[in-house]
Amino acid sequence: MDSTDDTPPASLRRLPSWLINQAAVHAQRLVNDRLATAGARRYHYSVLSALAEYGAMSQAALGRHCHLDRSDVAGVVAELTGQDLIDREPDPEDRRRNIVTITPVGERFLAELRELLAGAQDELLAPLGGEEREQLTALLERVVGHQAEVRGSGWS
Amino acid sequence: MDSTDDTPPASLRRLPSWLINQAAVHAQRLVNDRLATAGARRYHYSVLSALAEYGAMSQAALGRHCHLDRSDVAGVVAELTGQDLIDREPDPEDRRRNIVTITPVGERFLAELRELLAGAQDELLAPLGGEEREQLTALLERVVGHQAEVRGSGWS
DNA sequence: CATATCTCAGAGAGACTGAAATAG
DNA sequence: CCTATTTCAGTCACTCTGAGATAT
Repeated sequence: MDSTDDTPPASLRRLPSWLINQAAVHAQRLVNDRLATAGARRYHYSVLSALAEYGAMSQAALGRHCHLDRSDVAGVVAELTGQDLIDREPDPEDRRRNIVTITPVGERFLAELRELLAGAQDELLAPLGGEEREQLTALLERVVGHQAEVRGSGWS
Repeated sequence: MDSTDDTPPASLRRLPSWLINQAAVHAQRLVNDRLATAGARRYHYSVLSALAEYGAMSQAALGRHCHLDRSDVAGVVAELTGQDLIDREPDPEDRRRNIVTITPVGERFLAELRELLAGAQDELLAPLGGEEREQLTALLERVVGHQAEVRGSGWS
């Protein structure tokens, strides 16, 4: 009895939300495993890359750009500050805010994370060719962009 | 200052694993909100639809088909049994096993869940046309199928 | 003795909520 | 007075691990 048939029923195999979720499970495992080798998690990469790309900003702005909750940003910023990967200073022009800046060490760390992530993408998308990866990315970009628009303030 | 620009940085916006994850966040919210109106969760749908499609099977087989952990199957099966949506009986031929069967009530409940899910897919994929939805589904099916093959016993 | 199944207890990260303190 | 930001405490579903009991 080779009862190791794990074919999902068509009701799941053809259900977009199920497929997206399964893909996310695998994606997160691959990404987390690699980031863990550098002592990082996904939120850390999000925050560092937003700072590198847009420059200094408040925690609230970070949350909006990365689709992170205010309270999770506070935690990640505290962790990254403790490793000197970012700086956090009160905004002189609006003292409610913390202005967060990436440090040179943070930039180098980010470059390291980028390489780890590139490997994960490649393993995740192994069965797809270059053009198919582009297609998938473009389709998901539209889905995510639409949802962000519908609930919250719209990414273009 | 309309500081409500929440455009994600390109390092996220073009990262497949991030897009997949964001899509999953939205997908789960839409699906969970709808399933909750029927008092169900995603695992409940997975188990019921596998039983409807393949007929009675053990909990271990359910887990393999639905990509659910053995211990989560135990919990869901207990919940569904309590609502008379499934039956659970010891297997006379292998007394380690529970043979799980969907009841007529379960079948009707499943039909209800299917309609709720169809609405969620439609809302999730709103920006895509019919052919694009097919493309996305096909691409994800290959990604998920490949990952299942690589780790675990392969769905063809 | 090794393997498979079921069950429970719990860990761990991720997404999110509520409330308080502070500032505009 | 109302809104925005930061922070903390805590919730919740989901994924997964370990261990024990039972059976093959």
